[in-house]
Amino acid sequence: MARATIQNWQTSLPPGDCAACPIRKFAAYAGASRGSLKFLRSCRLGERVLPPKRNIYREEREADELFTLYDGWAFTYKLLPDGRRQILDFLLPGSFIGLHVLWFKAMPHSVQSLTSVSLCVFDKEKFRDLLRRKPEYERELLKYSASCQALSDERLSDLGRRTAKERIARLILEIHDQLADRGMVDRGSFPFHVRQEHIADALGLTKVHVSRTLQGLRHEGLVEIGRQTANILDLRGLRELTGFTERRALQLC
Amino acid sequence: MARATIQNWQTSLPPGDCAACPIRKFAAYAGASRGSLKFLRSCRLGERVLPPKRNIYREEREADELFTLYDGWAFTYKLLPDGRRQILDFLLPGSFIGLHVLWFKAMPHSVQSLTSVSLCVFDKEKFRDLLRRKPEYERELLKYSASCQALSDERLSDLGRRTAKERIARLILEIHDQLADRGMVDRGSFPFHVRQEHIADALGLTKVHVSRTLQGLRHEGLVEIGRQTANILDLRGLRELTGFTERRALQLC
DNA sequence: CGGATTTTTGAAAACCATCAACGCGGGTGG
DNA sequence: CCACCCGCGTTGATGGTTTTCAAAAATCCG
Repeated sequence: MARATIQNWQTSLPPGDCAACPIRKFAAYAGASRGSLKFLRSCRLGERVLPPKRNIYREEREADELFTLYDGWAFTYKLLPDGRRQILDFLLPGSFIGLHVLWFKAMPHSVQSLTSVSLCVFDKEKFRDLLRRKPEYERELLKYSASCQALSDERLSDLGRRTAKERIARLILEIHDQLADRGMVDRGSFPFHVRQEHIADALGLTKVHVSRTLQGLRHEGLVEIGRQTANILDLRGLRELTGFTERRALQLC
Repeated sequence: MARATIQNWQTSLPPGDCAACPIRKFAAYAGASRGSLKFLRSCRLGERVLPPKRNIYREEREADELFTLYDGWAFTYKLLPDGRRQILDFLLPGSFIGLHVLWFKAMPHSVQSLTSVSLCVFDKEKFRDLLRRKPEYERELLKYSASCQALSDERLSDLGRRTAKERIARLILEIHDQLADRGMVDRGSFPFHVRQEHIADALGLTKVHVSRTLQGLRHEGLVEIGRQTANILDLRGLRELTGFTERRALQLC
C-alpha cells in the first residue's frame, strides 16, 4: 500500500486547462476547436490516480463516468465464465475510455491499469450534453471510433490468420509505432509495461509459448524484451517478418 | 451470366422513400427523425444490384460511395500478402457499409457479396454534408459504431480464447439471433448463405476442420447446416455450449 | 535476505493444419 | 436428355504448432 502511494507520485497529473494539455493531440477529440475546449473542461469531474492492477470498469456493470488516459498504461479485456481472459487492446496515454457508457446499460468489457495511471474523469450526463451542444465532438469521436475499429480488425486478422511469431512481432511494432508518434522511442528502445502473460492473453496464446517465441526473436537478433522496456535491434527485419502492411489504410483524406 | 441476371431479379429493391423502408429500423440511422429522412434521401444516388462474389469495396483502394445493404448477404474481409484471408464480419440486411470512406484515404478492408445483393447507394460528399447539417445522424452512427465494436470484441474473444466448437456454435447463434430480430426464423430454421470455407476464414480455422466440427454438432443433435439453410435442433443445448453470455451488454440505457 | 511474481525448461498430449483423394449434386453444354 | 464438370463437402493419414502440466530458475520488492 505504501508502494501504491509512492507510485502515485510518480504519475503526473493533467493540467486543469484542456487547451494546455500536452497529450490532447493524441486524444479522441484532438481536432476540437480551441473555443469549445472550455465546454469539454466543464464536463470534467477532476483527475484520478490509480495504482497498477486496478479496474477502471468492470464488464457487465453500470458506470457513469468516462475517462481520458493521461499517463500510464492500461488494457481492456473480457473474461469467459471459466476464467479464460481475452485482452482486447492496450491503452496508451491519450486513449479515450468508456465510449460505451453513453448508450449501453452495462459495459461490454473491463478495463484495468497496467502501471499506475492518471485519468481525466468526465461525467456521463455532462458529456452527453457536450455532444448535443457541440456536434464537432461527435464527429471527432466517430472518426476515433472508426480508426479504433480498423486497428481492432488488424488484431482480428492476427488471431485468425497469423502465426504466433507474426502476432508477437506485430504487437511489439504496433506499440513501438504509437510510442514513436509520441516521441517516446530512443534508438529502438521504449517503455514496455506488458508482461508475457498479457501478450499471451492479447494474442490468443499461452504464456509458455510466448516465452519460447520471444526467445526465438531474441536469438534472431530482432528484439529484446526486458522487464519494463523493449529494445528493437532490427526494425527492418521485424517489419519484414510481419509482411510490411503498415497502416497505409489509416491516412486521412 | 444468364444465371446472374436471373438472380438480380430475385433481389428486391428498396423503395424510393426512406420513410417507407422496411429495413430502416435495423439500419445505422434507425433513430433518425422522420423529418430528417428527406435529407437522407437527397444523399442517395440510387440503388444497385450485384450478383454473388462481387466486390463492393477493395482493401487499400479509394472510394466515394457509401451503402446500406437492403437485401442479401455480404461480408467484410482482409487479405494477407500470401493469400490468407480473414473474414471480419458478415453483413445482413440493414448493415451500414463504408463508414471509413468518410475520413480515410483508402478502405482498411474489402467487402464482397455472398448472395446477390441490393444496395442503397450514397454519395460520400453529400453524406458528409448530411452529417454536418443533421448532427442526429452523427449520433446514430456513433452509437452504431460502438455496438459494432462490441460485437467485434466478442469475435476477438472467440478467436483468442474459444475452441473451434464454441466458435462455430456462437457464429451460428449470432446469425440466428440477428435473423430472429428480423422475423426470418421459422421454428429454428433460417436462411444461411455462408459456405464452410467462409466459416473457416471468419473463425481462424480450416475448412476441413469446420466440416468435422459441424458433423460433431450434427451428431449431437444440436444443429444442421444445409446448402442454403441452417436448422437449430436444440437451441438450449447450443447456447449452453457457448457459456450463456448472450448480448446482455448491448441493452440500451 | 525472503516471498511473491515472472520467466524459463522439459516432456507429453491435444487440437488443429496440411495434403490428397473421393463423393455428391446442381448447372452447363453437347 | 444425359454426360460432364465444377463447386462444395467429406474422409483418412500424417505432421506441426501450440497447449498442458509440472517444476526450477530468475527477478523484483519489501
